[in-house]
Amino acid sequence: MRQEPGQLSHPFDVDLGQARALQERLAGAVRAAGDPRPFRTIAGADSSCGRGDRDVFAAIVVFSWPDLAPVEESWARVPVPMPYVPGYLSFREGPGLLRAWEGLRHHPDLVLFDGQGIAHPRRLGIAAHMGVLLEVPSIGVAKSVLCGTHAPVGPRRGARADLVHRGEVVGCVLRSRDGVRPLVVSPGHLVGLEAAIEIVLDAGRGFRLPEPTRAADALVGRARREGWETGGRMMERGGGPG
DNA sequence: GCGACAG
DNA sequence: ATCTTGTCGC
Repeated sequence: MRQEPGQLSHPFDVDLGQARALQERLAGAVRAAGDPRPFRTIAGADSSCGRGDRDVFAAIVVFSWPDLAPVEESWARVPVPMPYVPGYLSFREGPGLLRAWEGLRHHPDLVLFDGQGIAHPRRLGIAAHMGVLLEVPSIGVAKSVLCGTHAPVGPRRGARADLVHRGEVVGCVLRSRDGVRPLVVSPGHLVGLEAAIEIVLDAGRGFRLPEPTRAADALVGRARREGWETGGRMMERGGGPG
């Protein structure tokens, strides 16, 4: 986590003790309530890094809403800040995501992050952290639980169970498609749990993960495999011939 | 002290 | 997350 010469200083460049203190402080700024709808664009954000890799790749893909047509995508390649430590994911993935965010021509109205929102030991998972930092409504969409417990979830799409941690409902475990393993959805910044759940379900197109998340995952994977440098592009305008 | 533990 | 072949199912 030591800052390298020439590397831009950012609020993630701290040791674990400072990181924890920062989380406890920033958690107080999170507003896990409200409904951003109606909004015009929604984005998926993800990052990728192989074991032993020197760089971590991040990507953000913006879609129009509610038609989910791709609008713009941005990716970044930055040095790995620190190893993965449960509870401190944003300090590993944040720098790259911040860089990708800065590369966007137009910032989205809402972002889906791959990880927890407030369903975190200190209520500051990556979605909540980035939401506050970027001042954008955000939702955490994780593939597994970090903390908290829940009742069994029904087998059909839409079935859900509250995720409870230390007596607080911090999110929910949501079956996004029939039969698939449930997603863990929790509010990030400026979005309440109910709105978060409805948005995640509406952002799906037949797969377990929401489309923006799948697109970001696909992009970051390609960027890493092909060794792309930081960049971005606008997508084709809708309409086409006719 | 022991087990759990987003990506 | 990543490493990995085949394989079961729609």
